[in-house]
Amino acid sequence: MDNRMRIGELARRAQVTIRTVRYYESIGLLPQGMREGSGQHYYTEDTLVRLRKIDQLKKLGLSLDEIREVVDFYFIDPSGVQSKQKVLSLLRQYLAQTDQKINELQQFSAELRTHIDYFERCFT
Amino acid sequence: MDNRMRIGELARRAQVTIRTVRYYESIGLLPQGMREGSGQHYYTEDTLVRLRKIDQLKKLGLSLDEIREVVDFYFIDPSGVQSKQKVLSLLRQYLAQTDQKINELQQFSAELRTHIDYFERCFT
DNA sequence: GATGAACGTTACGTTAACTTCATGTTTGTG
DNA sequence: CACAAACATGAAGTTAACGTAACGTTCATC
Repeated sequence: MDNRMRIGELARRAQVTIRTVRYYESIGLLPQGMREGSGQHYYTEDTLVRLRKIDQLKKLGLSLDEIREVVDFYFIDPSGVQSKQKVLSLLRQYLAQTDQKINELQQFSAELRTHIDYFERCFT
Repeated sequence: MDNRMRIGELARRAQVTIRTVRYYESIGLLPQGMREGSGQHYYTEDTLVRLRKIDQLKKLGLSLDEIREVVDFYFIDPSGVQSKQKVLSLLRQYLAQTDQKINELQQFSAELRTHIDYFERCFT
């Protein structure tokens, strides 16, 4: 596989802008691409996977700060972590929040259905 | 019931700041409280209910613009609306978006559970 | 070896949803 | 009536998450 990907290809394949990639690098959410002499950065498939994951989490409504807290769990090896209890409690916290939000959204969905029914009934 | 509520009480009972109430009034999301002579605004329970609904929808991730589009449906009579087809398609669009988001969140929830399982298994 | 597309860096601009500040008016309680 | 708490209004500041502009460098291909 070709592991010499520049920022343009990385951005295009992840469906984000170049500016976004650089912004994520600047805040440490994405690792800097290796610079090979000339000044240009080169990226790997791993970075692409991570970038896509970040984008996915963002669409769920997580802020970049929140994403920073959880995205590593997709890529790190748990056996190397010292404070597993802390990580676990963080994960459980996010799980509770997520499930709570699912419930609220389901209620909103039901309300929308009610409104739709009301309006549909007006056509009879 | 006492229907002479001023902005402080309204804000406090809806768990938002006074500034937020005024901001919502300024962008037309909340009706202006009636001014009784002196310049101060007085609000009703209806406004409080509306304000709470706005806050609830905001927590679901809707923007104030989006809230403006749907919040009226909680309080108006459908039979009085002229462009019912338009409203219906709008509501169906929000329903689809919401259900989509529920699905994605459920997937995220499952992923979180997987990670938690991983970490828990490390303690054995 | 020229030349256009892609890249790098710095800095200012933008939008949403407010907050903070400044300053003046109204209310209500002792 | 004094006086603090609550209210009104306007303008400027804030944060997140980038977008846009300006300007110089590098890559690749003809």
